[in-house]
Amino acid sequence: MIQGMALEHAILVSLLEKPGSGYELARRFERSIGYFWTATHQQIYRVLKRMVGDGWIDVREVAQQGRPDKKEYSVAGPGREVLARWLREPVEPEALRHDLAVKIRGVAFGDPAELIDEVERHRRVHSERLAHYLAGELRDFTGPEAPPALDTGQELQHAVLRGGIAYERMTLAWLDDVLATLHRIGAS
Amino acid sequence: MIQGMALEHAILVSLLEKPGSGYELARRFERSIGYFWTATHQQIYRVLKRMVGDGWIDVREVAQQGRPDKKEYSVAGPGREVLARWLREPVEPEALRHDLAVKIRGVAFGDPAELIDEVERHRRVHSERLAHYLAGELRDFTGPEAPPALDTGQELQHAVLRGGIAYERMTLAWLDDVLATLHRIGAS
DNA sequence: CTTTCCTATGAAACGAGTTGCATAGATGAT
DNA sequence: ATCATCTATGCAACTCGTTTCATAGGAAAG
Repeated sequence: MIQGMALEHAILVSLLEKPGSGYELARRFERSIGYFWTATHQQIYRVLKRMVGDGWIDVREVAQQGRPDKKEYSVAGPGREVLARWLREPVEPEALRHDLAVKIRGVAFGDPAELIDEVERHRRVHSERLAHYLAGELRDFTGPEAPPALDTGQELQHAVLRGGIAYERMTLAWLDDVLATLHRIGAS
Repeated sequence: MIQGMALEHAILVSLLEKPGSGYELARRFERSIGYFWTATHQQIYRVLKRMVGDGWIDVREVAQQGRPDKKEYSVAGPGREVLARWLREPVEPEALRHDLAVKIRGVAFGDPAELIDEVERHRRVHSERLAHYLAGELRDFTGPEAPPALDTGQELQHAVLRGGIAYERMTLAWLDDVLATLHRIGAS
């Protein structure tokens, strides 16, 4: 097989960058890592349990003050090996999954005007994502608060973030193109 | 719920554009529709069966010469209604799923040089997809063989295709950016 | 003290997608 | 005849992801 189980690998990368609890991982998946991979806490807890069972990661109970105890996970030797092996294997180039594209084609059998609100809603979401990414870039990589010299991990994180920024800009331009097309059709 | 079951809707759109068999649908999902939604024949046959059971589509046996008989599916009244209702509902803005992005971040714990081949492989795949999309655009929309005036459905299909083209161009530029970053790191 | 919110964890059921296997009609090549 | 290939359909098992529900500690506000 050429791929599969990327969530495990994303968790391994995240725990190597910094050990943490399932709750903290879920938070990280809402931010940086989640730009390219989403996961709910239910999924994360389930996978963490399996990874501990397989010896990929270690757990340790951590008492906290002012909040409930947590379980902190960190990568064990076998986990490092699994990740290293996966990094050497090819992965399938990603495929797009656009509900909106299906809708756009389908609206030929409905009312084009009705789709305009929906496209504009998507435009707002992508606009917010872009602003969020740009703020993160300024904070972590290009702003005055950012470290003057980046290490390897930071360089790569920045490259990934630039991908997210390019994706959102491209998507915004395309949605504008779609809106112009819908208006042209509606006006005719 | 805000989404779910987009395959059914993609099939309804495709069958409205032109009735066809499960086999033909699988072929279409390798081309135009599949640019934004993939599906295997197993999945398609399973869903078609359910949709017939729910009265969304009709079947009719068609004898062919030179090849096995086929079942031709076409959209029934209830199917049209289901699609019309879905078109009026909001769908969740898509989320990215990039194994490669996970790998890029992970390679900070491995060998950056090893990732270069993989990124170049992805670059070739996206380059081929772009060429394929551009050929389709020329054939169906902008070339001398294309219809001089486009109807609503064709205008929208073209807008969706332009999205695919923009996505591939953006991805190629990003992969070049990643390669440059990997070389810079490897050289230091 | 009750409610609300945030932290923190997890089970169970369901739905969607993937992979492997199997069958069969028809054409064309060796 | 046999093999390879393309058309055409489908089942079964499995994995992955989503949704719903449930529990519980602690903080802050009323």
